[in-house]
Amino acid sequence: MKRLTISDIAERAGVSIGAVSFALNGRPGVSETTRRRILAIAAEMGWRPNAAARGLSESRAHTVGLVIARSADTLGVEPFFMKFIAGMESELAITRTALLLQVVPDHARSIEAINDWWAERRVDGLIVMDLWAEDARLPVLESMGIPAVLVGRPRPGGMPAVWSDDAAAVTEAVDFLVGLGHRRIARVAGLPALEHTQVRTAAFHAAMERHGLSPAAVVDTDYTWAAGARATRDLLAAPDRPTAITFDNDVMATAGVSVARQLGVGVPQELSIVAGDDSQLCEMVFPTVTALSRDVQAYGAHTARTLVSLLDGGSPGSFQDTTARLVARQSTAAPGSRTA
Amino acid sequence: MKRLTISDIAERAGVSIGAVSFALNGRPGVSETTRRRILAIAAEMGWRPNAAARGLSESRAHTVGLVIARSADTLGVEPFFMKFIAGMESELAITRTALLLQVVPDHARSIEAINDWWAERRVDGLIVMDLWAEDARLPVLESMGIPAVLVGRPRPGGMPAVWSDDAAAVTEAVDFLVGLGHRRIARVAGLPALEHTQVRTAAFHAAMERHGLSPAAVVDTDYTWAAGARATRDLLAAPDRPTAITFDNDVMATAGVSVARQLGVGVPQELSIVAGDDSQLCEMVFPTVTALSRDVQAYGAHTARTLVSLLDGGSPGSFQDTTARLVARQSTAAPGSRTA
DNA sequence: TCGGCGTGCTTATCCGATTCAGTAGCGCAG
DNA sequence: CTGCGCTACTGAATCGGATAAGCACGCCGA
Repeated sequence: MKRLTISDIAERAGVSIGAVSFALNGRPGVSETTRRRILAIAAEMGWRPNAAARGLSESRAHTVGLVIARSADTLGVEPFFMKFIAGMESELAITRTALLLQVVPDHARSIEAINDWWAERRVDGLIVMDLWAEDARLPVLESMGIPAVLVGRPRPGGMPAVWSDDAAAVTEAVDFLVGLGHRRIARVAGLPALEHTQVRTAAFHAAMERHGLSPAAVVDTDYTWAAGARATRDLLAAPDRPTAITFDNDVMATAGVSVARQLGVGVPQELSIVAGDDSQLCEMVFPTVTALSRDVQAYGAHTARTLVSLLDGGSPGSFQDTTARLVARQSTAAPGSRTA
Repeated sequence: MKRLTISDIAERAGVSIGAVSFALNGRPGVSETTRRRILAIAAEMGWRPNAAARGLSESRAHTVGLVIARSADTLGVEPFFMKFIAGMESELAITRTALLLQVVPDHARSIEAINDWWAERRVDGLIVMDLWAEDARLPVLESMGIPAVLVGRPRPGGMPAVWSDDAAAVTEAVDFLVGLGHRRIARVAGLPALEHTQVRTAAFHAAMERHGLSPAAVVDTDYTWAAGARATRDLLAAPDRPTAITFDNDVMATAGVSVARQLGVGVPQELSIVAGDDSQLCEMVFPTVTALSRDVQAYGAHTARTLVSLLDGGSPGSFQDTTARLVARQSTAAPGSRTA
């Protein structure tokens, strides 16, 4: 139970605590032989620096924060977050940086959490996800000078961002569907306040226009299964119903599959479905769902690496992650086709 | 950027830092008027205690840790964890305790993480999930004297546990199916090393025996969708195939639904399906899945509360959470029935 | 009038690391 | 043999709080 401190090691090695600190942190001031002796003793005794003491004298918490602003219900079924977190941690482990997590229902609460963490110096920096087009968190971060990495498009203001080309991915999906022969294509979008929803919607319109088509519909939702189901029902009830629908996440796309089947609309014979996120969920339904797929763990890892480099005093530019690629599965086919 | 410290407040209030500390921590040593003046100044300046300094002098990190030992892939689709975490945080927020999270692939790595956190005094205590029958983490926790709360059955040794009666829940599911007229019932279990898998399997056998039945089969899996699908395929291919299957989580149950449909086996007409966990997933497939449901967020909150009380010097007993209740949906019916 | 006792505050020490200003010892040039 | 410079180390201040010990003051009863 007695805590092992640097002075225990100093005593065992017969030197001062200053010497021990030099040795352990690899800085000049001790001879190579003494350094090795000290390191050996520290390792043997299983010494590890007390994070609080270290943080106090270095003015660094060696911890970063992630605030997720979503309701616990929708979070639960979104496979994205856990993968992203796991990816971040694989990178943070290298620099022995811990991850503080908070799940809150809205942005107001997330600003509170950020304020608390920063005021108490619990974190050195933050990862900001789910960026809104007008995001109330950014002015706060900027005015308080909090180092942060944005998960999303780079913005004026200099905060580094890690992003992938949503527009290109959406375009690929549209091109794919048009290539199959679809002309009436609808889009079931995510939260309209989110920046990447707006980017994707704009790209969707542009891609359709390039093919000389106009969208069958664009529906805003809140990413939930219920919203995806409802949107699908509405779209299929329309007089000139679409032959293909793209959904902004995997949860809603599977909802679409489920609703279509309940209504007796054949997937993919009468309706093709594409999901904007990929996860096991897309392979869990029948027919399996064609999706825009990318390596979410790597995405998380890149984000963490960018933040670490920012905290180390670097000025990392924004990092463009790989663009999602379309993985064709069973839910897409030529309109009116007989093959699954 | 300049940090606001307790001495800034002392200066503004014209008292010593000791007085400020007394006032802020609500302990005797200052008059009520001075206390109020100091509190007002602190609030006005937006002062918050530096977590490192506080942790150093109190020898408490005001942080608890949660190590999840699962692969990122399976974690992603398990809605359970995020809900549990959200529930924990609602409780931790009250005592201003932060949550440190680590996702690792196996127990060996999780012991490493625990060692690191404890040696560096980053956490005051831990939540331990996914208990194995023989769990390598427990002797480590015990020998190092790390305060911990187990999520699972209480064990000899005195660590408080928060649990719910898995045996009763499984029994309810079996009774329900037998009540519908099923006699050939199979069980697709989770990881066999997990304690609650063993408890449930034992309860399953006992409940079947009580009805004078013997299980059609008990299959061990790793909780993944693929394992659930494979188990279902195997069970349906058997000569005397079951008329009902209980699955240990929602992911596998939905896999079962999907496989049955692909094989042309009607659910629930020819096969009834019950999920051992409930989540939106169960309502996302068609037919919707009958499940053993409980309030996972409350479960997380109770766990956090127990840990906080333990850290405050209390000796909380183990807490038995509410037993999961069976929520009947479309995936269950009398064997050979024609109604959905 | 003095001792005794709270009350209300200050001062000093501690937590466990980092870090900087010294300093002892030694080799070597002048 | 003096002094300079270098290496290898020591001692002490510092980070920002918590807290125990100390002290001045006023009030009370004897």
